[in-house]
Amino acid sequence: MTSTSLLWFRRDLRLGDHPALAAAADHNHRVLGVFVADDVPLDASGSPRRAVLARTLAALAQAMDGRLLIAHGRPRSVLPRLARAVDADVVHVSADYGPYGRRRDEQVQRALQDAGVEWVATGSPYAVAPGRVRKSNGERYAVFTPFYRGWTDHGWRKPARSGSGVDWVDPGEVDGITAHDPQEYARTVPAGMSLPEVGEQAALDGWRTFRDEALDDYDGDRDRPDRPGTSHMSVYLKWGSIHPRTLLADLAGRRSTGAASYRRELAWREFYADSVFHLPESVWTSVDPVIDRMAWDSGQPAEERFEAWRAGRTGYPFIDAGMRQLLAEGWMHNRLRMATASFLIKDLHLPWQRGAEHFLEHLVDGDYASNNHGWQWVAGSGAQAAPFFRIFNPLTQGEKFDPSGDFVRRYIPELRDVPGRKVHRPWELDGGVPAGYPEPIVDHADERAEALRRWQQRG
DNA sequence: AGTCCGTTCGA
DNA sequence: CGAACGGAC
Repeated sequence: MTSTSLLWFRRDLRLGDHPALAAAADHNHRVLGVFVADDVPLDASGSPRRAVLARTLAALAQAMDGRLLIAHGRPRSVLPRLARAVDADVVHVSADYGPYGRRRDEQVQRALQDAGVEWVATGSPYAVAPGRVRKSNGERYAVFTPFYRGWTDHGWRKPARSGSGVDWVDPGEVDGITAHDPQEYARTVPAGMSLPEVGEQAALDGWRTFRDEALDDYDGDRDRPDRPGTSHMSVYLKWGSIHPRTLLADLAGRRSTGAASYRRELAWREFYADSVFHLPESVWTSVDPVIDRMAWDSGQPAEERFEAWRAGRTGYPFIDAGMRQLLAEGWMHNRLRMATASFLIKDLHLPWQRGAEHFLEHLVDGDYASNNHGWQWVAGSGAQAAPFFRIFNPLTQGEKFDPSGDFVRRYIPELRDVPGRKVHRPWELDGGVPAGYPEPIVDHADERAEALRRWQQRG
């Protein structure tokens, strides 16, 4: 009997002649796909992001009846050789533009055509391919608003008919797939985690629900993590389950402010991808190096604060709820992404890359361009970022955007019995901070002043 | 896509 | 005396 395999490799392995391929054949394993992970940290286990990617790709591989080679983030010159090694005649490559080379799609396509291999690309699709929107003199747009104008003027094709590509299958049907990576990373999900459904149908269902029930209120509700005000399309856009042109076409006939705001958010995603296309190094290095001249914390106490931040144990309920949402769902509301990022950078004085790395590790929608440039926006090191001195107050943010405290109580069981907005200030409760929940690890007013001091004294 | 502080304005 | 506003960081 033939069983199926989804093989996982580290990027430093030579795949073409890897013994796992031969072993799979020896054991009558049909190779569904080969996934080469190098756009996520490799040492973390139980990453929900990789789990969602794995399910998405497994569903795709299943739909392609095993004729599929999935090589994500791999140097493209080896793809034809890989395709022959696993007897695949269709190759799936991610179409996003990471730091591994611009214009690679064209090179890949040519190489695969030469090898007689059919090529399909899904993953991180854009209405306008990164690099295409240019000023009249051919230079890139470095500022969002002019980019937005140029992007709109550029225009884009109509979306492909839904279902015209790959028919996605229920991920439940591919449960028999086993991972051969010794660490089984990406296949293991922490118990109790709830991950989004994968595939095109789930994306379309989610979109229609958002469009019909929340889009008109998007302007007002998008900043409210206690309400279902956002689309949750990021994971489907990231992994190519839905195309932004599908969403844009649906928005085109709508005049509401919500529709306009949402279109603008899609444009931000394309702007950041365009930025990475032109400046691949900006994924991990500050666009404006002024931030690098500041003093940042390191050493044991700093590592302990970093760990408290990651675990959602800073003592600031709004921050902790966001960080725990990330751990529980592999997703965090955008308002919390900004607030928790500000806290790491400006209250804990740690470099933005530390936080970006943690987010990429856990976010099911984790994307180099959007995530890392989002971090640079908060840090004040982006091309068009918020100024460094724009510092979020973790308490004010909570009381303003989660006024009833419902969001905090949803993610912090220690505070579940504290009613109303008082939940944002557990240290002021009669009887003190509830058992099991930490005191604030830093004083925000002190650390805000400290951050501004370091900003003033930068070299 | 922020916060803080000092000042002014109106109840 | 609190809301509103402007400038500074």
